Amino acid sequence: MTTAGRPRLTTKKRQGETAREEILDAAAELFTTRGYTNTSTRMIAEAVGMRQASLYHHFANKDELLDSLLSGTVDEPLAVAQALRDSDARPEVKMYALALFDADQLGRSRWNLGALYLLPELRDDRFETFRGHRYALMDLYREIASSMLADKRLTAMPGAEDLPFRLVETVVNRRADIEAGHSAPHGDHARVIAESAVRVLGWSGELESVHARAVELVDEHARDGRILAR
Amino acid sequence: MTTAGRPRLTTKKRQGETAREEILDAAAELFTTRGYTNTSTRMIAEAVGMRQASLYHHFANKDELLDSLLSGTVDEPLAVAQALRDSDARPEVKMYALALFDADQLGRSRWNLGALYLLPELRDDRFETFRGHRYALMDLYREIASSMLADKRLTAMPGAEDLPFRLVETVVNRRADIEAGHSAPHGDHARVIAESAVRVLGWSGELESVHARAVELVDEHARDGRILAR
DNA sequence: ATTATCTATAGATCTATAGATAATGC
DNA sequence: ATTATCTATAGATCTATAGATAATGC
Repeated sequence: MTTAGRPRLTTKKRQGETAREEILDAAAELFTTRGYTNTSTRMIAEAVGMRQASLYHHFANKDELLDSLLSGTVDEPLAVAQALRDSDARPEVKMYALALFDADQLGRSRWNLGALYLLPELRDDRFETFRGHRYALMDLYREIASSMLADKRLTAMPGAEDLPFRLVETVVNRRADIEAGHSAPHGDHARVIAESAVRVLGWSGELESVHARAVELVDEHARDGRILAR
Repeated sequence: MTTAGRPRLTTKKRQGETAREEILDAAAELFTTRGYTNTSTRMIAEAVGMRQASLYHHFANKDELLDSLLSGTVDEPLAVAQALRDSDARPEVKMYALALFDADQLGRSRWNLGALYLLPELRDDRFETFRGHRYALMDLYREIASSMLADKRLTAMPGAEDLPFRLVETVVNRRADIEAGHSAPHGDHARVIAESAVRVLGWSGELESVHARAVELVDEHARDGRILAR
């Protein structure tokens, strides 16, 4: 059983249900291994098993490819962050849960797309969609961090509200160095990050029960988030 | 008073004592604002006020430009880290001092070159020099972190030795977001990072005296380092 | 009729080299 | 003689569009 349209010359080379997904998968691999500007549309097409011009049936241009990929990495954590903010959990549990979910996701995704977050090219208006979503996520991290710091028993330096988000994004750097063979992987890195995220805000209480409660919350909201995203 | 060689058509546009420095300064600006592959040698030459082909009198190719710039960002912290390791200060002071110096430098350098550390292009052998230096710095962070953790009163999670280096590199991300207008600058961010670097390793003692002692050490060794670098 | 592919190509780059030229330095 | 620039260009790209073709769907 085939589908409409002229058949490809090559047999399928990529995972993905639709042509769009095959293309995104190939582009993600090439962008993360060779760089964005350094990857030509011809290389992407070749990795998919189609002709260069055929890509343009699915994407208006190369930028749209990158914008789709990057937006895809932020949408799920963003949904989870909103759900967590609106939940009635304790602030340190929310913070821990968000960091845990996000760090885990950044560490396990098929390609390390986070390594492209700092590309100067992204400043361009064409990537407005992605930037907007990432900044929304950043603001939610800040909001949850601030709600923790409202508890005056926590003594964090002014400026510390920024750190949890930054700490989570270090998963990307670490992963890049692991892939380059210069850091060792470690079973539960997301947990290290989540613990640090609350510690840098001055939390000095125990972490066992925070962890347990956060895992419950994440399971719950990640499910909702995933339903939203599909 | 002029120098040897045919004169340029344009008058000087760039800061720098030598043509080499002028070129590096222009390249740094363009690489950090437009991206590496997306910046042509023609644009660099234009920003310097010379013809495209003239660049090749000073650099063998475009990669050498990037390698020089990136190596330049690591050499000084590397010298400081070695001096600190070999000093007889207490481990938490060494860690704090290194993070303080490095974070400060990353935050104040003329261009945010650290934003290019994750470029996939850097995996190539051509950038071996830079990669080697950055990994040497990373290993020194780990070594100093481990010497702190040798004190059994500190209770950090396994895997935490990696965090100080990662935390310091977040200065780069933060600075990129500030330049994009989406984070507010903050007077003493390097200090926030240094404090966090020892906190994530489980240090729960006071920080005033650690800070004071670290500042002394940095002043001392940064001076030596700078002499080495020039 | 609609869809997804194909072939062909215009037009715009871009890097690096060859060789000429205009200064200073000896 | 040496140095730092210049002009000119070869050869290799690269993105996006125009228009043809080969399927399915109705």
